[in-house]
Amino acid sequence: MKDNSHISNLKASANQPYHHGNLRLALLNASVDIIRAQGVAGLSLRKLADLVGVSRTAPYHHFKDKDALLAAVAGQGFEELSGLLSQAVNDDDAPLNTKLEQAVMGYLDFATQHPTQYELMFGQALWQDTQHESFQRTAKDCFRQYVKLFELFAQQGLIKSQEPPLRLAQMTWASLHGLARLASDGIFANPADIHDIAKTAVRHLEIILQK
Amino acid sequence: MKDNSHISNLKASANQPYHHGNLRLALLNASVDIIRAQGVAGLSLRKLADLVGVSRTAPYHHFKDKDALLAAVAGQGFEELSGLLSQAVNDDDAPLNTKLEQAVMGYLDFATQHPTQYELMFGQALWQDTQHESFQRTAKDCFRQYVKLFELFAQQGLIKSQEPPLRLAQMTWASLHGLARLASDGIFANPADIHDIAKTAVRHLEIILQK
DNA sequence: TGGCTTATCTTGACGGTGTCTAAATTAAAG
DNA sequence: CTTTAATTTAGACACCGTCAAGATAAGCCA
Repeated sequence: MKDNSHISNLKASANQPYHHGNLRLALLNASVDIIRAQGVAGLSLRKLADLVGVSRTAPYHHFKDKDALLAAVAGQGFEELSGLLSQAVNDDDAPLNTKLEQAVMGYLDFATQHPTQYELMFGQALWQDTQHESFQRTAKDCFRQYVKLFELFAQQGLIKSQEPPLRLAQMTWASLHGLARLASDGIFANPADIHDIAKTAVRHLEIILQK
Repeated sequence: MKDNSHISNLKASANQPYHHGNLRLALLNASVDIIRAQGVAGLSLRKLADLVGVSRTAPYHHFKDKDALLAAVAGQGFEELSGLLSQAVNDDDAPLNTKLEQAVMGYLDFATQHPTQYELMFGQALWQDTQHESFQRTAKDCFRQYVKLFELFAQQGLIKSQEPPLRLAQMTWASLHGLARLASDGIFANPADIHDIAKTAVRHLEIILQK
């Protein structure tokens, strides 16, 4: 995600064709860039349209609402996060313990590298509103990647705890999410502390699994 | 918090004195009510001023910014939460285990009963900005109430773990916060599940302490 | 090819927002 | 009673999201 070239490029020439070509994607990409750089508050549809080189109301033919655009940005985030998780889970050479640690650390990295997008992804605005059903689906697909890990543990008989794998996944994801938020919201400011807390949390989790 | 009488009362008579009396407090109370009922997005300074029966720009003599007002609302939340926690911690008749459980459940209750305020209290907007130093202080005082619990455990020799009490408090608070957010943001929707997850999390914590 | 339909984009406008400046009003202090 | 400081007000500015009508281009069927 270091490539923000589409921001500056699209504004370049004044005589663009009437039809943009792939306006929806261009809007989405630019929105992701803006939100990561300046937060949700820094995104206005008018500035966005201007940046992409299109009129103020053009975006409304691709996104019903500002909220719909935000949901798309959040969805992009969940897809990226899903990729990170499945990469860790499907790393066939690694033992389960390191799969878990890789998933946890990858998750935390994403949250701390893109804090404003992470806040959007889990904010009330998109979860209370029943409008954004498709976004909620991709979010749940992301969570399923995480659950898969615990099912693998169970299959290999590595869980002695009575709790069903789903419950364990829910519990530990809540912990992970809490740490991610405290870190990305700037409440736990020290990165070394965060790393340390995560490591001991994983260690404690392994104790719980055996108990 | 069932008493929102100040909302409707203050608008009543048209011929109010030029000086309001305690405008700052009235603005704060009304803001808390609005945010709890409609979320941060539902609060506009103009509607707020109208509601309290005062001109559009009057609030600016009591709060530098809209952000400053939001910080005050968040601060009020932390004070209320502090009260809940210290009430649980200082319940002298209760054994430590039930103190912990009371604190955890009180915390979750607050988050689920006032989700929009909870979101404000922990949002990036107020934590990234160095402006709101006093708000961050009251937040940290709140956290200290929670740390106190683990220090009590340590004093009574009930912690066999190597981890220092502060670290344990940080870890478990992260977990608690994560669960609270998933619940209050509407991601974990089922209240029975949440209650259950919290209980098993506390049980697991007690295992960790002994280990 | 020509004409119809549909998708896409634009211009103009409306009501709402945060907040700045300058003036007015009142309470408090000397 | 006079001066001063604290409050409150009115007016204005630049933004914002989004609605309604119209202009433009592309796709499709004849």
